[in-house]
Amino acid sequence: MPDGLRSFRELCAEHGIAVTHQRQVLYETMQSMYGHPSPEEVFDAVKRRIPSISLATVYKNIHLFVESGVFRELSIHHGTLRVEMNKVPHHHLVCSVCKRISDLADEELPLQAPSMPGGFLVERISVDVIGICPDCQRRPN
Amino acid sequence: MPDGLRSFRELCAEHGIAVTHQRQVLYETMQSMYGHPSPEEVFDAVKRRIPSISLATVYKNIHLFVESGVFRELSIHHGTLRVEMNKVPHHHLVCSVCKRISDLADEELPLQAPSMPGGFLVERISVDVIGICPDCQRRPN
DNA sequence: CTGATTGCAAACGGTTTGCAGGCTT
DNA sequence: AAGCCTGCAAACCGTTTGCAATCAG
Repeated sequence: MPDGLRSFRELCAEHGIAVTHQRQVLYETMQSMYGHPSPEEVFDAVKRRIPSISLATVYKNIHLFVESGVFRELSIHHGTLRVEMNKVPHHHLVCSVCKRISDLADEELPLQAPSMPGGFLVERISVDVIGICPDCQRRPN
Repeated sequence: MPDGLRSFRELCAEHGIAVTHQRQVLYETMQSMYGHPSPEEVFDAVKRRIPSISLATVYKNIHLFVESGVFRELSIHHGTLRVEMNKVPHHHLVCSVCKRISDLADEELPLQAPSMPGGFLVERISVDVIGICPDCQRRPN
């Protein structure tokens, strides 16, 4: 039995999900990609090994990986356009349950300007404190 | 001439955009809303003052406000689902031109755990360094 | 008066869902 | 054998676009 399969089996067992061929190839492909590719980019990459795979399967399995704890979702407030109307520099409190975003004064969370690697030109630094807001804690589930 | 109109005229003049009734009501409504409402929420609020306004107008004007510098866009990497595959704690470098996301080691940007206001239960802190990546600096436009 | 803006309806693009057949356990 | 998983196509939903009528400068 090849190494890759053995460890993928273990991973699936740990997270309580079934082992399928597309699942394994999807997992390996995602692990091998640089950065944080979009579902379409993942789909294109996986198609090179499984030409018949469908985009729906890619989505279903990415969600399964997130729900079962294999991966974690980035960018909680993805989905709709949000705009900054507050001119004063500040950070954000993002509720992972209701997705509401509120402001947090800058002084509450000091941060030092960093020197970036490889010539990345910094415009601004955005800090999101992700958690559960008082309302959602009170109204559980 | 009412106060609100005078200052909105000035704001539009500063940013080089025309003054329209829907524009002003939209601006005032957005300013008065708590947090960072979605376009749909803004639409519903504006409809109370201009029942005939269309959602397309809300979108067009929110974009105009962003382009002309009245407001600023939040959440650069909104649009498609992105997943975290890296188990090691780290931050993100987000290119505002090509939207690519890469990882930045934790130690490059030290951060202290804050005490949050009003019983917000913190799960994690997400830091995005937003700017322009070397590739996009090289390939201007 | 000229060009920008509005409201409508249709188009779009990313994502989700329902379903019949096939695979995992 | 039972149920989960796959691929397909259609549905969805937030957003954008084309257009004719109207408004601002």
